[in-house]
Amino acid sequence: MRRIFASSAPGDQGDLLGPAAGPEHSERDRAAEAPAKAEAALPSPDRRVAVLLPLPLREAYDYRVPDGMSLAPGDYVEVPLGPRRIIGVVWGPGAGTVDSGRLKAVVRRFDAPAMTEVARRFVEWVAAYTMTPPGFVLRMAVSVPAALEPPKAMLAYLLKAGAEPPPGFKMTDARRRVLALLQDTLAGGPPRTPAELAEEAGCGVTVVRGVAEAGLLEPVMLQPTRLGRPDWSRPGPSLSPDQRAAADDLRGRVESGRYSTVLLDGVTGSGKTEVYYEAISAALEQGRQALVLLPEIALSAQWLDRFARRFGAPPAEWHSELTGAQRRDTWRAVAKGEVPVVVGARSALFLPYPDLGVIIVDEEHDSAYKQEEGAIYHARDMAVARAHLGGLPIVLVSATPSLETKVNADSHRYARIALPSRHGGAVLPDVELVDLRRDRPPARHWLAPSLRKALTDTLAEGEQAMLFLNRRGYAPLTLCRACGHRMQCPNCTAWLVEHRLARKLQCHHCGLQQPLPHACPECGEEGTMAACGPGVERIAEEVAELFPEARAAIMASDTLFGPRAIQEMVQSIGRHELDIIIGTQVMAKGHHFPMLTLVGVVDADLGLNGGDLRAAERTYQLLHQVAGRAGRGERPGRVMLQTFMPEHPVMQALAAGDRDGFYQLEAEMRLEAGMPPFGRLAALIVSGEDPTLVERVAMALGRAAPRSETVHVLGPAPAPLALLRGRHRRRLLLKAPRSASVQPLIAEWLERVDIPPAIRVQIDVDPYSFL
DNA sequence: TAAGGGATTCCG
DNA sequence: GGAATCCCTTAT
Repeated sequence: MRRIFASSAPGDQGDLLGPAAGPEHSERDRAAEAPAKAEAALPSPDRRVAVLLPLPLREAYDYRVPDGMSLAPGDYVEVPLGPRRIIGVVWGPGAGTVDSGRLKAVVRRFDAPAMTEVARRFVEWVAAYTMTPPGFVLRMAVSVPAALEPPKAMLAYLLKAGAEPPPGFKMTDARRRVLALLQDTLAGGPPRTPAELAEEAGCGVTVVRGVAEAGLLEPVMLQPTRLGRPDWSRPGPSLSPDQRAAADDLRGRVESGRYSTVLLDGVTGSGKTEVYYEAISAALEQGRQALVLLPEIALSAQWLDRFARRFGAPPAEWHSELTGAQRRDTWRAVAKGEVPVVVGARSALFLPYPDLGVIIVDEEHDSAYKQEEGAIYHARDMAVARAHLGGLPIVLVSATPSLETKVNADSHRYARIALPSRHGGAVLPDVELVDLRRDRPPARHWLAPSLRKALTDTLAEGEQAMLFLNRRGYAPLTLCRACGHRMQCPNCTAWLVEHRLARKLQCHHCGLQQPLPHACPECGEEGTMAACGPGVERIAEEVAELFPEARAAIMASDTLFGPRAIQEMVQSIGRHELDIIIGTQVMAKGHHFPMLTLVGVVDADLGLNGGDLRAAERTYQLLHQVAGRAGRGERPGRVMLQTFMPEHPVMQALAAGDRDGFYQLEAEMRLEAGMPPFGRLAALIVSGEDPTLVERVAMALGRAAPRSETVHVLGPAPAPLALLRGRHRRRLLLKAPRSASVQPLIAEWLERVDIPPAIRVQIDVDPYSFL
């Protein structure tokens, strides 16, 4: 029933970063450092250990250690739980709260490097900070149980010396080729796997099998090995004086082997990546590992190629697209210390690094770092905590830092390294505002005359243009012209989005799909359903109408499947096989197109509505990044933002190129309102299928809320998506001073309210999005 | 009265 | 998280 596990609440996000307030550790944790001795002292029948299981349990469970087994904290073990067996991690000496008679014995210890103490403390720290059960956090760290089993040896073949084909063996061409390929193995050449042989010989694996069954080959079992290690002695590219100074600073931090957080602050094209490569290189020279976090979507082939060019070998990747086998191999290789560099999405934080030497968080402002489901955490903040626990430097990289990070850098809690200019002399694009109130597109069209003219000019110059609209599909809303009925998702508070190419209406929140209705489901009139507003598909339609000769394509997450498709599209743009690209956020990230000189933002106001705390900040960051796509080559770029509010500070700052002015204004407004990063927020999301029960529990929480001079609770209010995947949601928002520790407050608060099992209360410490 | 199934409990 | 059990409903 209780969902609270905040045994040791850490300091607040800002303060954990200073040396003063590291995360606290429980007594048990400290005891865990030397449990082997403690256990040895215990009489043999009572040898027990606490094993943390990757389940949302309240605490670690005790198990008996069988005779002859020796266990230390961090060991991965298999234990019985009820009727099944699961994998857990030895967390310390047994707590002794359960009778010896009820204890079950540990089944076995896995022959894998133990989870390090830092990793265990990190699990506890994240659990306490986010108020999730430690086991739930552990689940992220043991996400690949199969990796603990010893790797399967691979079958490979050598040529068997002196073997004669048996009677009846037909020596076909394919068989001859296989045997010829293996000739070198008689002289010490490497054994080849069936798949490799088939590939090289241009035949099927059945041919190889046939030759092997004839007794002509000598089977050997190969242990899979890692190939390619970065050659960090290879010199990097020549750096500008600014870059050199920045790189030397980072190198010094890595070599010091102490915790520090640095903001690496520089505009698009200033060469930030080359600079942080030097930090990676320094960690590798010390024989330690490096972790680079990227927003999932930015983990592109382009990034990986660039890394491989610099270091001579690709890094290990960690993201949601990996197959089970890749996941298993990577996890295992990381645990064994065979992987010097990991590049991954937020979950890469929980890989079993034996000795991490530096963490880089690229695009640190990106909201994709906020995990919104399961354990709710912000990977950037957790990465800082990880660096602090492990005593290593962390580099936060951005052209448009989050306000949190900016303020921390301004107050010298973080160090700052600024890279002022565009490396290689490329010029920043010129940003113009298109006032849609005056410069109006024709009815049912979305490109203003001035933008149309710019497109025409760009195409005439033989250059490329990009139109950005962060909205997938054809139209965000479909309504009936006869009765006004709007097509809404039955499970979510959201309109159904028309996808004309797929001939479907889709809910972007729960994935519901239905065919486009011919008649209005409300009034039954036929042919009255009308598309309202634009999505990228509709902009593509307008482009086709205006420039029938131009080669145009849509680039959105649902039109490109997987990194490969994105890579192909990116290459195709690079080869100038396209003139106009119409894209959503997927194309805003990191790609570099030398011939792209015009960027048109169809609806710059899109993110500003909805009363989100970070709406202005996020819009600024996104549009800044989009603008950075223009003119990165020799040619100057031009950016046009279509807006109904050109006077808005975000638009003014973008047009004037006044980044710091925008941050200052935004910071003043937050300070005034006591909002993050100057105050702290935590959200309780109450959800359930029964709206009246949800409301009742939310009201009860509201009545029991902690209130004081400095702590306020707002709500309950309908959560921004009041209905999501069939669950009704209400939200309470706790607002406290920056110095307050909100976890104990929330823990006590929830103790006072009885929460029925049909209701879920999610805690979001430092909520990011309000949607 | 047994079979279903939804909620609840417990796992060491 | 998931299996087992508890308890209520309903069909026979």
